[in-house]
Amino acid sequence: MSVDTAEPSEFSPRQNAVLEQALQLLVDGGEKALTTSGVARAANCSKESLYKWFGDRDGLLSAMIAYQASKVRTFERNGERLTAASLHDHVVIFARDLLEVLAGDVSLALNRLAIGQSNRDGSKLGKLLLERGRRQIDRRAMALIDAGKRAGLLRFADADEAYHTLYGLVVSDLHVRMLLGEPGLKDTARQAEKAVTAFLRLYGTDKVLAEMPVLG
Amino acid sequence: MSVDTAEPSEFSPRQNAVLEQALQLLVDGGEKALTTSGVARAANCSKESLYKWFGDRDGLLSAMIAYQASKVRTFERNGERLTAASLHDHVVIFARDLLEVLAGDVSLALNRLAIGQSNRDGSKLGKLLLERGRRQIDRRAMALIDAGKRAGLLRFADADEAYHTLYGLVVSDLHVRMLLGEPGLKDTARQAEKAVTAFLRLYGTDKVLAEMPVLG
DNA sequence: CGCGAACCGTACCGTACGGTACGTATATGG
DNA sequence: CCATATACGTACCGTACGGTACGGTTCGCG
Repeated sequence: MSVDTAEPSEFSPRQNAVLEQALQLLVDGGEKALTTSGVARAANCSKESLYKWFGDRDGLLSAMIAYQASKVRTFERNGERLTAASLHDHVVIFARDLLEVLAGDVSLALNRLAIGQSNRDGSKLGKLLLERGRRQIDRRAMALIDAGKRAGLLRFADADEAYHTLYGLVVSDLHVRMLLGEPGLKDTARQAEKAVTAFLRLYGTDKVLAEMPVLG
Repeated sequence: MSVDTAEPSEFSPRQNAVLEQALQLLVDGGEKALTTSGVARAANCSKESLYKWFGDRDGLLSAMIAYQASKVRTFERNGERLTAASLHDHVVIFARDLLEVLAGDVSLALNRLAIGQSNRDGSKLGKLLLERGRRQIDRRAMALIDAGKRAGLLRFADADEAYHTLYGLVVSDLHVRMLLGEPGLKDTARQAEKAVTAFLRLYGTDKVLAEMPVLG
């Protein structure tokens, strides 16, 4: 189980403000622009404070990831009675949110940063990003999928596998393409709709399939 | 003197050997290890030659991508009469090959490199990687999908969309996870099989569906 | 043989980064 | 009013990188 779960105000307000400036700097200029001097200048703090608070540069990067993850909160919609139509809508909303998160400036910048550091020996940034950043959205999706199954609308043996399929259908290679800097990938709405249709065709029970168009 | 489109023996054998050493260096130590001095030392050449051949560091990186792409050759299997079983097998082989390529040391290292440089202004590396590295595998997949349609085994309106779906089903988030350095993602065979089953369930005609197990 | 081109090895330069040290200012508490 | 802690700004240090210059060596060719 996760030992690192305690995340109530991991940093002081002042430190959060500094991390915010650091993120802004990273988004604007990439990793090359994220120098300790630059962060100190942008945040009006001293380098000495940076090293006192975060240890070293890697500590600063980890803190940035933790801080950004702490800002993301996904609200669980519970207790609602699911129908075929509402399940479809909820999954579409999830798909759109997922693509929107992945396409966000800060998300892309942090993923690029972690990927760039990932062949460095034991950088832990990638692990941190996956654990902190993905946990929320994974939980939300799994809850939705489980609810669909309990409502007799979805049918699968392995929920993880079903979620993996949904993720692949929704994201495909869009994430990597965005990470590589390919422009003009903002038509996410249609992509999400198509993906959800395919997902429901694969995992929906007759109750769901009956309400879907016969052919794509 | 060649503009960057003509790719018959883009570099001399000596230059190819240097690029090979540079790739090895990148795979072993990441971008940080890929210094001009390091490449010169590993390849037993002079820095002056590096700058004469490739212009500057970015030119060297671009040349590495072009060189690696020139090594990948996908042989097209043509003229074969497709059946439901052989289509399934061919798609499975494609899926496995795709995952194997994406999981390759050099592929991961180059993708990490290009992604790390992609928020730098106009780095072109990402574009280059997508155009050079993906074109071959895209063509192979599209040919296979088209052949399946012509044989009355697949049914779709938009071949690009069908391919995108296949790609997403096969790769899901595996590529990004590998790029982030997550270990133990080598169980590609089962993943490929499941993905192809889902793909054929979505796009297969009755001829194909008749030969598939009733439920997953 | 002689000549020029290509190339290797090394030394060199300017710059910029990560990290440390120091002097000063502000605030809090007795 | 003083003492202590915290933090700001700046200056500083060692290192390492990208890029250039130069002398020596090999190789192809007339």
